[in-house]
Amino acid sequence: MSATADVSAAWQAYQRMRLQLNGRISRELYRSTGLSEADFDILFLLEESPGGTARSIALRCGLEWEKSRLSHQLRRMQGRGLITKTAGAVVELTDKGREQIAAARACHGAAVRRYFGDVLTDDQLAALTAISDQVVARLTDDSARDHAHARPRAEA
Amino acid sequence: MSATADVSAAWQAYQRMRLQLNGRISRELYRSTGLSEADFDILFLLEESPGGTARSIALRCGLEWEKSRLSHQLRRMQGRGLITKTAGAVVELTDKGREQIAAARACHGAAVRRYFGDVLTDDQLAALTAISDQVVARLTDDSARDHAHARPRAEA
DNA sequence: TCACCCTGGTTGACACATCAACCTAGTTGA
DNA sequence: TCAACTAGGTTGATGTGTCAACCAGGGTGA
Repeated sequence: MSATADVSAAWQAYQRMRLQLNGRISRELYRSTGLSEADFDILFLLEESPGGTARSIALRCGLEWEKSRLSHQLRRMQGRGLITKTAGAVVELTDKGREQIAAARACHGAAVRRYFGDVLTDDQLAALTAISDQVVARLTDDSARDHAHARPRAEA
Repeated sequence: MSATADVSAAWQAYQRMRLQLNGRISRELYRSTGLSEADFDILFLLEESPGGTARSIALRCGLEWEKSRLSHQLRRMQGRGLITKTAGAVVELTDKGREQIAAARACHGAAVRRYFGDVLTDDQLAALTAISDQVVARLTDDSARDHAHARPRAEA
């Protein structure tokens, strides 16, 4: 049986896709709009929030980022005039930020469609969704187990 | 028709998997062995080369890295005693590097199996391989087209 | 011969990500 | 009441990745 070979081949193929697909999309995004993926993610969430404002903690939950990562990122984005920080750890989109995220949405969506959506059949899209959900579920399970291990009093 | 919704759902699910799976594996690798993914990739290739040596350009072709990225990475790894640089842009594995890659292979392989190989069926592995190959092929096609565009004399 | 260009490599500046240390406010519980 | 803990946030150090500029050597053609 070549079960190991299948896993290895799938892993290698997946790694290639992961590296190249993401590299391409983020490069196109950056060259078209000057925004990094991190910038895009933040602005995207902010634009969908009512009033273009959100608390830091809401962004962190939405993105599942390290807290220091968010802090550094927001500082840099404030320096570039994309957002402002108001009292109480509330972040607000600026007019400049609004402009840029609008352009970036179009660029990003087009790239995803071109290199991903248009290339795969409906069955493949469904299969990839299932694969991703299963893998994420496994990761989540293992995290829960580790967590329970580290804090045994939760089960006491 | 919900074609757009399918693409979007698949893309989001894939992004979740990509971020979480890679984060987990690289974190486990780092905590068990002190090696980053970049370290691992370099050492892996070097160990498979005859004599544990390879030219810089061979590593770059194998990894498809930016040339400056490789240069920085090799400088850091040399500083940590994992490799040495000899005359003529040839890189050589040190004893310390050999030890570490051996341990890292086991750790990395186990993580890939646990979070990826064991979670998916043979059909899913095959499907993911096909999906990845198709996406990579599209990226390659578009690169070739861009390249041809930028250098029209190649077709003259 | 010599100017030109291309390739492989290095370097510096900067953006990005993580870790650890720290600060501040609430909460909890003796 | 007050000490301890926790959570949200900031900061600094360090490793990582990209871009642009630069350098060296090897063709190539006028």
